[in-house]
Amino acid sequence: MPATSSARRTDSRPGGRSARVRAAVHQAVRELLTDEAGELTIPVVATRAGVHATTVYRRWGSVGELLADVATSRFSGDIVVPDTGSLRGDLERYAYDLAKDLCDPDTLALVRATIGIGGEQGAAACRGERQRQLEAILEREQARGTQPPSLERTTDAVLAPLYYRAVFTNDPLTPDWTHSLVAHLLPD
Amino acid sequence: MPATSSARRTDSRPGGRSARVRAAVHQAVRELLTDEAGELTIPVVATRAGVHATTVYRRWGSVGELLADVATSRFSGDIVVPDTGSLRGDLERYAYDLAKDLCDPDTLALVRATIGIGGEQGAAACRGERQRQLEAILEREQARGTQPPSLERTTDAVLAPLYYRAVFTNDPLTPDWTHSLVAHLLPD
DNA sequence: CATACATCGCAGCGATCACTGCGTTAGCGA
DNA sequence: TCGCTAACGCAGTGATCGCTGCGATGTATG
Repeated sequence: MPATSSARRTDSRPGGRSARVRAAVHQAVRELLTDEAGELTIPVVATRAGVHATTVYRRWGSVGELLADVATSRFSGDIVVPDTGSLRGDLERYAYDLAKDLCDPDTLALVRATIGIGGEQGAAACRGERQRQLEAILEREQARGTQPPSLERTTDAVLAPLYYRAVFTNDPLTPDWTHSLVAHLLPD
Repeated sequence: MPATSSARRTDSRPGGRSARVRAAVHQAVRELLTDEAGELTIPVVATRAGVHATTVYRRWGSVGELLADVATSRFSGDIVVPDTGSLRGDLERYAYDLAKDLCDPDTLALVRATIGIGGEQGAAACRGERQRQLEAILEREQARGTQPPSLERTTDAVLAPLYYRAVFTNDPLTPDWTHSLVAHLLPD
């Protein structure tokens, strides 16, 4: 059989068997997290994903590692670093995007569960690329010739309130509020 | 003295049998949380506490409710609202105390686990009285005749960074850093 | 086309979990 | 002091979990 237009189904590429199983398991985890009633155990996840629990046990080992994997793939590369031309514009856009992301109950449940089970490592997976994205924004401002606030200060003023309000409270993350965070960081 | 026949709480005083069991179970939960290896399940907690699992099942029902109870009693009334005479002094003292509290690995593990399992309700238990204490500090300043920052603003500037850094990062909560949080909130 | 390898499904195993009647004990009120 | 009631200990049950050989299936390579 000529392999011309025939689909190249390598297992490690999107569409392969292993990738399909991984995607199904990830989606099952996210669904069970939103349900809140589900116990989020390996057999339950496997059944929901349509695969056998054996597969999940062998590929991930424990619920903690599975959650960390889901969180990592969830919080990696889905927020593009904005470039609006000014630091204020970049931060406002960044804060707005992050707020919209954290508002999703699905995402929020994933963050909480990952922190609770994964501990230190899970928390790191939840921060994901946020810190690096913030750093990139500040470095870009520095390249423009202006001295931006430090990464620590920006984290305290923007990132921390967003995560705190989302994870610990019920208050909505409104655009006005995210705007005010940047306004307090950058007076003028 | 109310003459209610059914509302007689025989065992609610400190030192009673019920109180001893409660204290033992709470301590077992905290110990197992620090171990991190423990599975934090009802039978394990009960064995560690020296009581029977039946008792734990009947009094708390689930690990989530048990954790919420531990968190509530842990985060209630152990930080006295300071009164240094000035808003700045009050906030600095408050931030320092809270940072010292959140630095404890035991407390941190409790916060993470409670959030992860208890969800919205667990998160509320972890905030505990912090928000009200902050509100009390601000109200006292208002009684002094000065207009303090809003509760929302103070939460974003002080409370949120403290919780975020403790829960999501490995960075230490140094006194200098907590001091800088208040300094940024209250310029002059 | 044939071989080699990785991944998955299947059945089943000890262990533990969540939960439930029933008898016993501890502590308050009279 | 004595009775009453809530709380606890005990033993046991069905269900589920975590995990492990073994065979089947699909995927890449020569």
